[in-house]
Amino acid sequence: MPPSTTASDLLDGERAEAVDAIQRELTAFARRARSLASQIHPGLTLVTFTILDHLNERGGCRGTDLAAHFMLDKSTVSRQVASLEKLGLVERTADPEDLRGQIIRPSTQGADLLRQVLDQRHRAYLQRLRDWDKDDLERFAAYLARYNASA
Amino acid sequence: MPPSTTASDLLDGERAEAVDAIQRELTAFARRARSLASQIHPGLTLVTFTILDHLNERGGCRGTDLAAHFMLDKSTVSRQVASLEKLGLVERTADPEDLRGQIIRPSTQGADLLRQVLDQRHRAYLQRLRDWDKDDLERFAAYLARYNASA
DNA sequence: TCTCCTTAGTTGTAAGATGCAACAAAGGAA
DNA sequence: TTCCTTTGTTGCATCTTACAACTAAGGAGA
Repeated sequence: MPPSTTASDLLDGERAEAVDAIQRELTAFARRARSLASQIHPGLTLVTFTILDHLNERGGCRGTDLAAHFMLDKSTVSRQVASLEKLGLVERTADPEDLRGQIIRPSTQGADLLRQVLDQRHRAYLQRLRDWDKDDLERFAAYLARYNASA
Repeated sequence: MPPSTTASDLLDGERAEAVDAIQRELTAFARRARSLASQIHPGLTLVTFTILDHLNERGGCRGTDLAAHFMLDKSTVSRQVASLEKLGLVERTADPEDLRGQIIRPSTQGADLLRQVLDQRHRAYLQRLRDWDKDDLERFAAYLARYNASA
């Protein structure tokens, strides 16, 4: 009975072992990222930080857009945005093109805080990767990009 | 003013670009993993699945051990384990060496369910990586292991 | 042995996140 | 104008979690 894939796919133990190792390492990474997610910044939860980051990247958007992007109920977004507004981290302005909606943007303070958190995170990456030489960094980045593209 | 690190650390734009790319791709991976975490299995949340997996790997342990490992309050663990028990996925037996404690283990049904979920996840990895050749898989695994070791 | 402290686990209570349903306000089409 | 859709808020219920108080059991020392 001929295999439906090449012999090297099914029979190469080293290949299967490498896939296992990748799965194991990515699982460990995801687990660590999850456990660190709660310590982003005092006053910011994972959700509010992620919303603030998305608002910053998009240059402001409406609550409905946030709900769609994060697959959250609009009521949840409404309350989280209200919380961010209460903290002075976002500002709302009526959408001039549709008075039902509101454009939500990071405030100056919110943008500053976000920049601070992102800088801190970036410095952590630079620190972790400080011993890697350029070629390894580029190859690792290329592998990650290839992996993400297939997922 | 001489730099405190080598010139290639600070001045190599390609190197900085590669670190940025790694950070970007790992962030994207963590975000996707987080959003997929809620759809593990009907009836299993991320927390209960993770507990079941840990019980399986450890071959059973006490609630206090779970609380310490996941940095959760013992009351939270108590309720989650009660929930798993109600679903018939774990069993509790008194610890013969310390009658205060209980050894929690996956039930036959719990072990089957866990195996099913892990198999499904493993097949997904095999599928995603089916076009990679052996050398790339091994190098990627090595890079991930090196990265995780430094984090 | 008795007393006191520690440890394992459960339960009461409160806070926060979330989804669904109901609602108001505004847009848009017939 | 009338009816349906879209955007957002609020009431309500549920789930997760932490803290505190409690029970039961182990262990050390007088």
